[in-house]
Amino acid sequence: MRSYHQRCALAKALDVVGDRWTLLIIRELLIRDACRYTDLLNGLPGIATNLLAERLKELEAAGLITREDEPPPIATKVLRLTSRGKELAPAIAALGWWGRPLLAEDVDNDAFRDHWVILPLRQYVRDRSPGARPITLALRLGKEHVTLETASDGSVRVQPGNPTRRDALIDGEPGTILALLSAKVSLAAARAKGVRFEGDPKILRRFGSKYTSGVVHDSENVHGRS
Amino acid sequence: MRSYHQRCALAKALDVVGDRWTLLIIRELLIRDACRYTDLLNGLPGIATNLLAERLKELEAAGLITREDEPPPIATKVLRLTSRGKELAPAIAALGWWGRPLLAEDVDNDAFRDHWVILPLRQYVRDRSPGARPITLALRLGKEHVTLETASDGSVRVQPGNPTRRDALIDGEPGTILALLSAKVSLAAARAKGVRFEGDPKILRRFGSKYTSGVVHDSENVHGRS
DNA sequence: CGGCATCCACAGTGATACTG
DNA sequence: CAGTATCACTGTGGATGCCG
Repeated sequence: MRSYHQRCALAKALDVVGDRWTLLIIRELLIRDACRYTDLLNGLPGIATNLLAERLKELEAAGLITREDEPPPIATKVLRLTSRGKELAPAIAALGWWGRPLLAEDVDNDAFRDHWVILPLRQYVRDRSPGARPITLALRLGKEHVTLETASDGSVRVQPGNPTRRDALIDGEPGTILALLSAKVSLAAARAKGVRFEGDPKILRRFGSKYTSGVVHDSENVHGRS
Repeated sequence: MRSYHQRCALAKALDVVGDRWTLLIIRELLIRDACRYTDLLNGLPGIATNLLAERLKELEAAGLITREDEPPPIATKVLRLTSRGKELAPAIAALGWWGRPLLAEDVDNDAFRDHWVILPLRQYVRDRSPGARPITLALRLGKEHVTLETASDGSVRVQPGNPTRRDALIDGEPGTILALLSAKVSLAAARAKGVRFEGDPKILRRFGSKYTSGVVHDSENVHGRS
């Protein structure tokens, strides 16, 4: 991208990440941490492959990503965000938060990838009993496996992949799982929308949204075991 | 801009504000609140006038800005952010914060407008004695006049324009004033860099950065009256 | 297959000139 | 003052080709 040539922090940031596709590439890398070129192509429906190659070069030159050969088991180069790249997380979170009301538009024509839900999960879901025993939750969204772990400070780690040990399993559509874990919807309602739940439903009481009171679990838990 | 057609809040946000120049236009409107077309042209060095016209149409259609005729004294149409548009402030702040380390680059070739400093002022400067008597500070940056008012909650209102009543006046270069008000630099050091200060230097103790301890005022205040 | 490079039609951009 | 018109140029998206 051409520089704006303005002595302004916002303009300087946009000089680096203001190009088309750039922030979406960062989004993918924030979700996955380690990525192959093809993973990015899959996660960015609509991007032209030459454009992805070009952007990756620019991002590497700007110090936001690294591409490294991995030890023998892995044949391909792996792309990662540098710490400087990861520092974009708050900005991406803020933009995504602003964009939430727009999600209703164009629902049917839009492409969707199950792992995209990891970003809002990280952002909204909190542990409502930080002191209690740590919990590991396995999510299954289509073919995507996601691990959710409570930390001691009330935050919740959300990463792609399957956990070795789990306290419960939720299987269903991304939107419904997000609603369930941010306590916008009861387990009964989620089940009505096709969610499968394995484990003790009480575990769900641990989770709520950072932004709403989220009392649905408690009042409707009686229906949970149906 | 072409839509990304992805069911993702970030992609949806970028569908609206991801175009070149768009976020910088929002920046200008966040700083000034009410703007004429020409004010924007002046505040966005490098933009082509047809591009600005086109972006403004898009932003109006997206519900981020309004353009209205004003009552008789004002002959021209005035552009304002809608509440939805103002909600971009946190995202712009986050991006600007990320971009700060890049400000060192290209210092001499970059265009600069004095009022741009209002955004970082709003973001970093805080009132360290929220309980104390409210303070109004007048800033003069080149030809730009800025008013700074402490609120009761420790925040500081920063707006363009000259206050009717003021407790003190600071006149100097934007960067130096920003450093002074975020307590990165003592009054003596600021004066050495050409800052003119009228009023009781003790007032400066009220101000510090949200992100650093900022103890410069206290330890060096003895030199302030030189 | 993963990771690009090349080519091309076209949409977006920037500089300037012009208009009500 | 607030744009529109024009036009050369650059960036983008899609297809396809190449190479280990």
